Amino acid sequence: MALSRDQIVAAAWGILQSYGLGDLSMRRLAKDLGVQPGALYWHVANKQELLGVLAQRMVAPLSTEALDDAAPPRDRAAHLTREFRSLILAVRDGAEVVSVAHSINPESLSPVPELVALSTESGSPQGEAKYTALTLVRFTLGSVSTEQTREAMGLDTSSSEAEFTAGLELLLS
Amino acid sequence: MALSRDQIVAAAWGILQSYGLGDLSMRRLAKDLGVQPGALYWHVANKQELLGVLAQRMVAPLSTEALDDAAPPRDRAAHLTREFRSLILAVRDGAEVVSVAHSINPESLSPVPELVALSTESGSPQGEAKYTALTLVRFTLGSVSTEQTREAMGLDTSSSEAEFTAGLELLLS
DNA sequence: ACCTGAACACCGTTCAAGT
DNA sequence: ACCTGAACACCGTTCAAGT
Repeated sequence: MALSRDQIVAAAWGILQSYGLGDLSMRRLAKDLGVQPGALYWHVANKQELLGVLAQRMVAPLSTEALDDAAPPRDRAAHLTREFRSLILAVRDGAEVVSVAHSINPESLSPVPELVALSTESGSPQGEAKYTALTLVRFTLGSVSTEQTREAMGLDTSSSEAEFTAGLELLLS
Repeated sequence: MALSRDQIVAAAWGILQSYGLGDLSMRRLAKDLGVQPGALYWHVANKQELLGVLAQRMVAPLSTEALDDAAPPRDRAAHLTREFRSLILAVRDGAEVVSVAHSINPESLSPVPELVALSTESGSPQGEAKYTALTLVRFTLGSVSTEQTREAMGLDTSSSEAEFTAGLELLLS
């Protein structure tokens, strides 16, 4: 049967998970799918578009996350940010991939809209809520980027979680 | 005369400044210096080492920055972080280059040690000072990364400065 | 000591031509 | 409509051999 966009995305996801961004080339992807490299470009505009889809897939679980909870908004914001960290941390080079997607679409990529809603709910004025959300996301991306870079180099990452927790506390106090 | 390490670093710096990380290849570097690509590897272990040197050069002005000032520590920390942002913002893809260097050496790359000193001076306990410094640096790297990614794509960056200032305020309040 | 020549094992993307 | 074949213009790194 014919190659499909979904098939390409699934194969790309698999390579990213198992081998990282360095191994996710269009040529490697084509080889895994048993087609010529050029065939991919019938279904996908370019590599960047493909990475954008992978980024969206990574944060997808967040949009349905605990938005109708009973806990205080501050705690729900903390929880959502922790969940965001977990999701990108679970994928090799996840921070790098999501970072580009966030840069292209800062306001609409999860968990920014959800965090804006929570900050507004807890009494922040319009503008401040947006800034708080962006700061939380950019700090988290910076933290995970460091952690995954160190992981890939075989360096110690035992203090990463404590550093993240401290930063989160600082930002939500 | 013979090729030198300094000559290589200077040429690499020039390419990074003018054309960005995408154009900074070992082959392009060799062509600009009028040598074969392999010649570079007599003076430099690999590309990563070279990028590390460039990162250090970017933040070098910070180590002598306003450490004996009369202003309150909080203001000096804010000023130092702003200066850090300016330095990496001034170099194409500066955030990406410095991010790796920070990940390899989080505690010793400027402005982390200076920020730790300032936080301690203003009354923070040992551990907290380190966390504050790391959070400031990682947020800044995340912010500039977004800004430079958008710049490279021709997207609007007019809100970047306000977003950075708001985050800084949030972290140092 | 320092560099060339040449290779190895790769990249992303395009596009005429085939089916 | 969808894919192949083949090319274009590149990568980082190694290493025998030359000077």
